[in-house]
Amino acid sequence: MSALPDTASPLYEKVKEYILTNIGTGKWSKDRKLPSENEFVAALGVSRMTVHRALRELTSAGFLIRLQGVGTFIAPPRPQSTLIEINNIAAEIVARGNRHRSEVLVLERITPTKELSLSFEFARRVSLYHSVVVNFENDLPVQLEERFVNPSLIPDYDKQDFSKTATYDYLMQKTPVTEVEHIISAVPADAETARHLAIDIGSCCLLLHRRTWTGAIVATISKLTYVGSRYSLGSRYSPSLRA
Amino acid sequence: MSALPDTASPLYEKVKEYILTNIGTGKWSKDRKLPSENEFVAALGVSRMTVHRALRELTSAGFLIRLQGVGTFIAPPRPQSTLIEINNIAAEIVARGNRHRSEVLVLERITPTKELSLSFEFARRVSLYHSVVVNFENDLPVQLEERFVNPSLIPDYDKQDFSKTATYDYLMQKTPVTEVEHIISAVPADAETARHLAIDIGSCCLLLHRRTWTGAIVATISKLTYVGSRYSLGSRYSPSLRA
DNA sequence: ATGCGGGAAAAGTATATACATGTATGTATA
DNA sequence: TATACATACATGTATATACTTTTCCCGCAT
Repeated sequence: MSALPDTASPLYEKVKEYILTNIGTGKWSKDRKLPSENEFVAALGVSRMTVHRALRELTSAGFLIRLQGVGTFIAPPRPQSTLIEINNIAAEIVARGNRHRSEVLVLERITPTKELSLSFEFARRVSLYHSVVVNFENDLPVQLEERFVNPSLIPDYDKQDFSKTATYDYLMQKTPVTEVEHIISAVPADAETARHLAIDIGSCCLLLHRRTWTGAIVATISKLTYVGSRYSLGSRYSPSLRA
Repeated sequence: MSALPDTASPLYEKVKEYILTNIGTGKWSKDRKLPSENEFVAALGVSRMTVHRALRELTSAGFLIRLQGVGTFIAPPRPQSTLIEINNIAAEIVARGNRHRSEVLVLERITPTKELSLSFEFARRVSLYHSVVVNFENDLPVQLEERFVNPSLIPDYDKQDFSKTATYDYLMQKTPVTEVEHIISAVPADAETARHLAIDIGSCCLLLHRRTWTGAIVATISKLTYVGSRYSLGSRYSPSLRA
């Protein structure tokens, strides 16, 4: 008798589906209040806790907004942002069925410049790991990757053979990333970059700056330069998948 | 007496914090089983439902993996991807405290080329809306935005005054986006682009291709060209915020 | 040794109940 | 009229309990 779908899923999932359907068909107008938890209980014949769970999950998925003491409302269409995904370049190349190879140009411990030390949010000048690696797709250089690493978080960074393990894989494995900052821009290649990537000086490159944090500590700062004519960043994703 | 933090947050949040802390400090080795729900109940003095909620939320946030009948495990470090956010350019410019202005160059209904029709996954050739807009930051052109819009989803696209309402805002408001595809690359400016953006032919530009879907239907296809020297895409975000 | 069966253990779901907390509203009082 | 208080109602949290579903493992019989 209840209006719930009769799929073979848990009750709270049916309630979620029921609510989403009624939002989608416009049965509940976008600016008025949804039924209260107790009204759902009466209408659907399930317990309040089950309704509550359904509503809570739809809220955390961004479909609803709930105000304690007031009621439940339909969330405004979508956040004004969309996302693109940045993948591990080695994995991407292999996924395309091509050969990946990398060449380590530099792997050393350095004393940072004042500016770099600032980017790491260091009070004192602490020494850092510094690596420069070129990534090849079918023996064609596609990316130059310069990275500075906080040795307090990744103490044995320089012990790795990065021509075998991808630096990205290694870092992701060693320390959990709690925050990421990205800046993407397009720049002409300077002399050194052009030499490493075997392109003309001034050709368009995609420049990706990345900082990662572990807790409150800056873990890595990277500068990834992609050859514009040979590489692009791509992704496809569903905004509402964050259930 | 319990080992839970004494912050002023709900119990299940304290349990989550407690678990995350113990994962972070390596108290629980990465490949062994975490305590069972009942063991948590005994150790922390809270009910099983509370423990269950904490564990469930940490699981949906990607920190844990749970197997019915087996146990709870620490999830492998992170998915091999990080995200960058692409915001509405008008909002971004205003957020920086600068003036935003846009100029509509083209707003028409066209019959698409065969290739474009294919990108829309159309069987027959259906006419499309086509718009070209230049966005200015403090009277300096920073982005050229060419867009094709499916009229079956947004029938009155051409009735808008896009020098007032941002196209992106308008689209987001009209139709829910269920899927997005992005491709970012770096290209030299061609003659026409250079003219519209007031830059030299061949200067570096950031090129962003975007397709959006509403359900199974392609809603929009956009080509956004940013002046490399004047604009970059940036974001900062917490991978674990998807709770 | 192999395979089968049953029990123990683990997570998953559902409910009833109680209390906590925040919000709006109406009524009585100054 | 305006303020204060009481009340009703909404969501939020916490617990006890019961049952389900899945997996693992051990012991027994073949």
